[in-house]
Amino acid sequence: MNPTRDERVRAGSRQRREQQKQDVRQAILDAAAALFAEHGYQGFSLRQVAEQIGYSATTIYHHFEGKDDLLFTVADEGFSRFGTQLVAASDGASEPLARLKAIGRAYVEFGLSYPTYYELMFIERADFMLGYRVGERKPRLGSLDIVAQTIQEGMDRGVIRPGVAATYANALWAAVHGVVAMHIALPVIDRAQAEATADAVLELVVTGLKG
Amino acid sequence: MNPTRDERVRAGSRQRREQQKQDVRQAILDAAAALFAEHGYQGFSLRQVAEQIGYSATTIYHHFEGKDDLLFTVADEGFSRFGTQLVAASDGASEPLARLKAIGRAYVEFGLSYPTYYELMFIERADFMLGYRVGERKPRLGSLDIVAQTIQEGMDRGVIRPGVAATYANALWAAVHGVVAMHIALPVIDRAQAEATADAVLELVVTGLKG
DNA sequence: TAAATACTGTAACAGTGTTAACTTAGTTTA
DNA sequence: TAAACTAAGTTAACACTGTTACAGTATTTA
Repeated sequence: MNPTRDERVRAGSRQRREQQKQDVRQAILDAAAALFAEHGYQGFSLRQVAEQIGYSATTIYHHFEGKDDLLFTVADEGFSRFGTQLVAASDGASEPLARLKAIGRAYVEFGLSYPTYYELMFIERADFMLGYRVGERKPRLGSLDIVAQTIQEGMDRGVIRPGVAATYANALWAAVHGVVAMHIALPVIDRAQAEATADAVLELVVTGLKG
Repeated sequence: MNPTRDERVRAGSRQRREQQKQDVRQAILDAAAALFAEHGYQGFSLRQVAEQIGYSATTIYHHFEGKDDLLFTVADEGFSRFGTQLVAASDGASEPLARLKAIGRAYVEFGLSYPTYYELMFIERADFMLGYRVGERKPRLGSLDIVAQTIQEGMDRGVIRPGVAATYANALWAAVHGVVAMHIALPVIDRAQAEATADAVLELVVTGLKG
């Protein structure tokens, strides 16, 4: 049975309304990302977001469960970009040690380029890495598994000293995270200095991995 | 001229009042440190401190300039303990590479033992490292200079590869900071795992420093 | 004794996240 | 077509936060 004219009108109307809702949701997200980048985690508030887009604060609660949900959605966008950049860097190098260095550099590059995203994703709300709802446990960091895999591969090939691949992966992660975290927390450590530190720590760790 | 009886009484009274004032100040500090350790940076509030010691919130402002001043004073106590532990570890080893490892271990040990202090001093309010008043610049981390000095010493002796000592020092700092920061931000990474990661990253960096 | 000083409390302001209750518009159903 | 329902928005309010202005009270000083 073909749809009647009434049905078509109603379908179109419903679709239009749904679109409007998505538009508002997207406006909230855009404003949130912009304001977050401007004011950082501490200075971010829902009322500012509402004001920015010309709605009352409570409207946000019709599109998100609350502040955490909104922030998590913003962070998820960051995790997506993050993963893309890391995978691209990984694909650019085939030899294990070179690949580890490339991933490490991409990691730091992301942190220095999007410091507020990094602050949200890995410092203030590192719990978001494990997902929003407490039981979720859907890992948002599959990109970091590449590190452990690459290290294991290097061990199998004999170019990386024997050991626990996961522990070495955590060590590498901690090293690059430390560089970015210090740069974000201490304005004294500017980008050039952070990059020099990153190069040094990557060189040292990778050299150490050789044995 | 000997003090009259009146003068002696007044002097005693003044001293007693001064003592009482210091007592209140100390009570504020103790309560602040305890509540901070319990609730962390985000959940810490002046009104809780006031309630804890049975004073109104405004009283705190007669003993400290505000929340920042109070937090900084708490942090300063942390910096003091931190410096003591690091110096002790440094004195326990004479050979440069062994000393670097000992300092690194002591650094992580401090972070894992006093996570809320660490959170305040190096994560949430890393600006306190440079002092409270903006122009101050009195470095609160002379203990970290030991690292650069030790590395320079190792280079002079030829047991550490040539390079910029300060950059290598920052790299080592970033590595241990990263371990502690991840442990504090991610409850998933428990103490044992953090210690294993710290051992690994120190081993790798120190091996890398050999050349 | 009178004036000055120091410490404390109450009340208030501006801001936060969040919830309840209400309006208004559009959709669905009887 | 009329009634019921749903969705998105509003305003008002609650319980917090850091901070400041002002008043009171006790003690010290002149």
